[in-house]
Amino acid sequence: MDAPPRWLDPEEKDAWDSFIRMHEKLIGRLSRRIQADSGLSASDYVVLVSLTERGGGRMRFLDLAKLVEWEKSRMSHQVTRMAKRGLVAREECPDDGRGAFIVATPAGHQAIEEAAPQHVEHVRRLFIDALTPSQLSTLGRLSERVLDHMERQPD
Amino acid sequence: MDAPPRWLDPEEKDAWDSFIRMHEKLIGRLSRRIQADSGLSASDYVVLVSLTERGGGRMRFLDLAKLVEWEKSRMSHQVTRMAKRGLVAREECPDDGRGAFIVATPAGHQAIEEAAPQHVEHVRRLFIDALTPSQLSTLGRLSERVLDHMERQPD
DNA sequence: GCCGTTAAGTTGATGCATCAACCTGAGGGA
DNA sequence: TCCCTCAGGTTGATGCATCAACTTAACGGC
Repeated sequence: MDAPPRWLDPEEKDAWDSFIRMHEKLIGRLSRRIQADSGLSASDYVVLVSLTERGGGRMRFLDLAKLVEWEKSRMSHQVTRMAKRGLVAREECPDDGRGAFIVATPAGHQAIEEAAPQHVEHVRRLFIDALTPSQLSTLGRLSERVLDHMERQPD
Repeated sequence: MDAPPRWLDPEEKDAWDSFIRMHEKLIGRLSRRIQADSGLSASDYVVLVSLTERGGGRMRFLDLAKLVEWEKSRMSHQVTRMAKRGLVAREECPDDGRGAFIVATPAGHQAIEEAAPQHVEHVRRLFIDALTPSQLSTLGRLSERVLDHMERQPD
């Protein structure tokens, strides 16, 4: 125990740093844009997209949470805030007394329909357009690879 | 105006989704580890590393903020919290009455010296080890490319 | 039918991120 | 010297993320 730490060598460190910096900058800019353009936070956006695209506007609470890979507590708080702003509503579930449906309200549908095209445009402009199709697919494959690797790692 | 949105085609969408999912998962796991291992938040870690590695443990407030590319307000809040926990201290600046130095306390030095090797180990285990050296350097280059592209884009 | 266990979801506390407004001291004319 | 502007930094409000503790209803065994 207490083996000497295997520090990153310069190439590794450069790659790691660029990767982190890039992602942070990209996400920062995208979420500020989406907020400024549409008044939705990045989290609002994720919830509304999932709800409308994959659930037709109505989904069981935990299904939604699993779909976006959030903890239930995070989703619960998020839904509370969104409900307060009229973007979604909670509905009782007839066949499970504990359960809840989350439903996108008309205002929610409208918000996401307005926000989505703009968001996609920014993703394209800031990210997709930076790379050739082949570079993009390489990046996608490398990401998959890291994902797979993480699945096999403890915690 | 209102040109039809250029939605992402399936390859683009897959690449984008993998990329986002990967990063989110990676960062989530790393920051939970660092927190559990050392009691430092990811932000604490960034501040302490920058302060000790690049400033010898003492740096002007705004230099620090610029170094890590944070807004001054974010840094100010962060420093306040860290000062409360004894990791850093504020010191007056003799030649600029408005200015402040941020200094890592002994506890701050110790905390980062303990946390850094573990953190690097996790970065290695979860990320670096997932890729061959050549894949890693490809990922680094693609990240640089996206970064450069973003620099040239408005906001 | 009762009971322990597990599933579904909420709640409160705390720390982090962002925005806008603010305060104070430095530097530079007129 | 006075005033204007700007740089350096703080503060308060609000929303988001995470953890732990809690409530309530469903399910399975007996």
